[in-house]
Amino acid sequence: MCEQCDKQNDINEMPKTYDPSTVEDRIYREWEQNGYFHSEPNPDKPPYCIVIPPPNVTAQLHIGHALDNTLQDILIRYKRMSGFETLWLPGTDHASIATEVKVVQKLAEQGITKKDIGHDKFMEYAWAWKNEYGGKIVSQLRKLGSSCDWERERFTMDEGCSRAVIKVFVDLYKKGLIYRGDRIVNWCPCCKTALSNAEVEFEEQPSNLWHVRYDAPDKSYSIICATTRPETILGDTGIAVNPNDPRYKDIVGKTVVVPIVGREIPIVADEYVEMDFGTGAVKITPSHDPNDFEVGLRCNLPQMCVFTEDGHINELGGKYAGLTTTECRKVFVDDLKACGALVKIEPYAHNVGTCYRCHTTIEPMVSKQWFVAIKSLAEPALRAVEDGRIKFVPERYVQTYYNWMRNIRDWCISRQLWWGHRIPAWYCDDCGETIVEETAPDRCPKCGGKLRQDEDVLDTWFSSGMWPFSTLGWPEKTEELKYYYPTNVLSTGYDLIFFWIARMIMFGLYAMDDIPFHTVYLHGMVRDELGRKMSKSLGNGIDPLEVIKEYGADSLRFSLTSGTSAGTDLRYIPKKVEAARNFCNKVYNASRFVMMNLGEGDIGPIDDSMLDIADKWILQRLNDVIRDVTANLDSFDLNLAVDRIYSFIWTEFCDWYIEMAKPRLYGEDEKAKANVRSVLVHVLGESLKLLHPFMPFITEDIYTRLPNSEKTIMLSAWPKINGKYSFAAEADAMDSLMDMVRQIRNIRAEMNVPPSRRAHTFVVTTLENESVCREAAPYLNKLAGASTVDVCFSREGIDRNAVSVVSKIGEACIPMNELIDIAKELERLEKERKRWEGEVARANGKLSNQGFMAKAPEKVVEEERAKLANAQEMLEKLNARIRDMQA
RNA sequence: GGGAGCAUAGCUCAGCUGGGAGAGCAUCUGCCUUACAAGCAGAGGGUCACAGGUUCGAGCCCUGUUGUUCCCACCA
Repeated sequence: MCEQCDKQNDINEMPKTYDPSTVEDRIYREWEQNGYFHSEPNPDKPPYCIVIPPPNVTAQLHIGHALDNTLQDILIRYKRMSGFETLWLPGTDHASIATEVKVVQKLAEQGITKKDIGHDKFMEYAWAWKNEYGGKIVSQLRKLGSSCDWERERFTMDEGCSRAVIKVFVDLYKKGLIYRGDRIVNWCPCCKTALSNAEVEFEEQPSNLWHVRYDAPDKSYSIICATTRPETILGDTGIAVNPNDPRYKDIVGKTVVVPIVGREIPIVADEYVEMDFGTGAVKITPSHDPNDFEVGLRCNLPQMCVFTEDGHINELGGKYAGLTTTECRKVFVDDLKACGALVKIEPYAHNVGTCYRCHTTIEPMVSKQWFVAIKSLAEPALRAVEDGRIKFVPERYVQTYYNWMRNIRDWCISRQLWWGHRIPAWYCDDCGETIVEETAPDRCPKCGGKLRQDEDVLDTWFSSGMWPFSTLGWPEKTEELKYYYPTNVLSTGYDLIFFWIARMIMFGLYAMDDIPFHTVYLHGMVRDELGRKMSKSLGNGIDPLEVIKEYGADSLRFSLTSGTSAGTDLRYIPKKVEAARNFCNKVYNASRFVMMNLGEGDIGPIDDSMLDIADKWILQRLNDVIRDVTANLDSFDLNLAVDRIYSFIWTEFCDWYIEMAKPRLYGEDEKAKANVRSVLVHVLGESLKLLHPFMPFITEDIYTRLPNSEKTIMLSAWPKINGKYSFAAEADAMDSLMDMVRQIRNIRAEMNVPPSRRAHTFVVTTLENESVCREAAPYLNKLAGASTVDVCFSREGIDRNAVSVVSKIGEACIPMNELIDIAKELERLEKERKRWEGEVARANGKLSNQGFMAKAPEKVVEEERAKLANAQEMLEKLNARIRDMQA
């Protein structure tokens, strides 16, 4: 151990397995303390900004947060390394209703109600809650490795954000885009507040259609209506039929009597009623059904609210007053039955709206609420996506967005809650004046009377809709706003398109006159191993912190990004985390190997004149992987990027290059040794950089220990393709050599030749490929069990019954007649021949197809010709070999 | 009632604008080869849901069918 820091510098002390728990917290602390996450407007660099979807202050980090923040951190780290002035702006959401529900619950446990303690005391409790839990989620985000600029952390109810909220409200009001009125709203009897349409979740529940007869006052006629909510009969103020319905022509305009209640109500005609559904007659309860509300307005039916705000029947319900709506339904149906008005009960599945926070059945009710007249905000927001200023990844989600935006209805923004932004409206009790201002007025400007502020708060999504600019300082004209706005990417789950994304686009365009972000990057929901949603009731939730504790944040991040594509749901599979952990270990051990072989002196730059075929191959492949990973990140194909760097490191670097480096590392040639060290360090370093956005901790841990590295990988430059290392021909030859190695291994395995048994190997080649084959000799030795390698130009003198494999650069012959079964070898060669015959036939088929020759691009035809030539050559060699053996 | 997605190896899933089917896990066979057994080497395993169509060429594009998931919607 180093005495200054707790790093382990002595290779021999490095344990054989990687233990993330010993490095992650330390590294994160160093990053944060050194200010690496901090960003300032910088005219010398292009900006790159992402605002975090602020987690609720009530939240515990769940696996969805882990996914969301991993994806953002990948983008942020990539861009930071690519030379952008990168800001990831963090914060939390006060989550008005969600938090209030929790605080109320907690108080209830102590036997306290909101009413008992009153508004101000309740707010104290709520702030205490916020301070306790708001800090928790933020520290959990750190565990993930999120490189947020914590110096800029914000909260939706902090002073600046609140100012933005109030300003937008007042501004919209003065432009007539916010109004107050009696409308039918979704009422949650449990939370005792109105909700917006977006906050109602529908679930199909088995229920009944109750067919109820309404008689004429003199019983001369009657009409039957079906209802799914018989208790609302108490509030019926009319019966509607279709104006064109001949069945009811004669009684439109007449009245019927509401059973039990005894009230006389009119029969009206309205186009809303479908003639062929049910009986073609609908009971109208304007106060408790959105459609009935509209019908009531059109037909001048009075409103009659019969429910209390906590889901009971009110005094207008007569003898039913005081019952809950559910109790009332039962009793009322019994009474209907008793008096003979109940004609029929028919089982019926029907969609019931429930509160998205407490899942209580929503009661539509008329009440006085604040609304945003949404159309004029929605139109520009629609256009911004239609004309491509804002892009969705994956693109198909624009359909969802369009559909919602085009059918959008006025947004109910007032909530009968205490925790949130208080509505900046004051009422004068003397003259009835309403004043909407940013700062509280002292007295009524009209009559000088006393004012009282509206008691309601705003929908929590009203404030989160301003997040991209309220956090950057708006309404002040800050440098930050000028520099970072519009932000670049907004990443979140597809479930937030309506709640949040749509609102941010509308408010951004309204307040800033510009889009809030260029790209919406959407991900899916994380499900459990069986594909079920994670939920408390199922108990199938995964605690990311537990996973991090056991496997490390890097493993969790990798498992969430690999093999999943944007916008689609993914399953959390424990085995995948294990695989990711194994990869960490692989990376760690590859690095341990490199460091064990650094030798005494300094590691110098690569001497290009000394590169051998393996070096050139890996440097070419490094260029390839840099090109691919960069392109994948640019197109948001993070899964492709991470899988690409994974296979480069594991397969190409570890399985092949490191093995090929060994002969030189363990050899006598000091110059060659020094150079292969330089290549190893270079390729490893660049690989770590490519991997860093995905696995920040292990890459930092290793990178900073490499010779000549910078102080941190997270501020190092993103790898660039090096034009010097363009070695197509050598890479080709290397592939051929690798093919030869694989074939020899295959034979040895099939014939059960023990690895310890080395074999004399002849490589029969051409003058043209001679030097490549000579270079290949040590590799055949190391990788293919060769004892000695002779390069020659003919098979003369080699045992006729030698096993042989053919590859592009030559034919490897291994005399092991005493080991092998000749018949078996012939069988194997036959199999090979068949394969190549098939290939020749396939290529020939294409090339003799006139359509193909005429229409396929020249490049494809060329490739096909090359394949054919190669296949023919292989076939020839194989045929010769088989003839030889049979002779 | 509208809209969208998915159907590829035993399992979980990749597969960019159409050009010889991939990964991880699992299975089988050898290996403790001085970075790694959380490893190495090798192997087996797929009518790319079904039926048509377009094309020189289709897992990919078009039409339809079946199964499945999700979103939206006021049918009492």
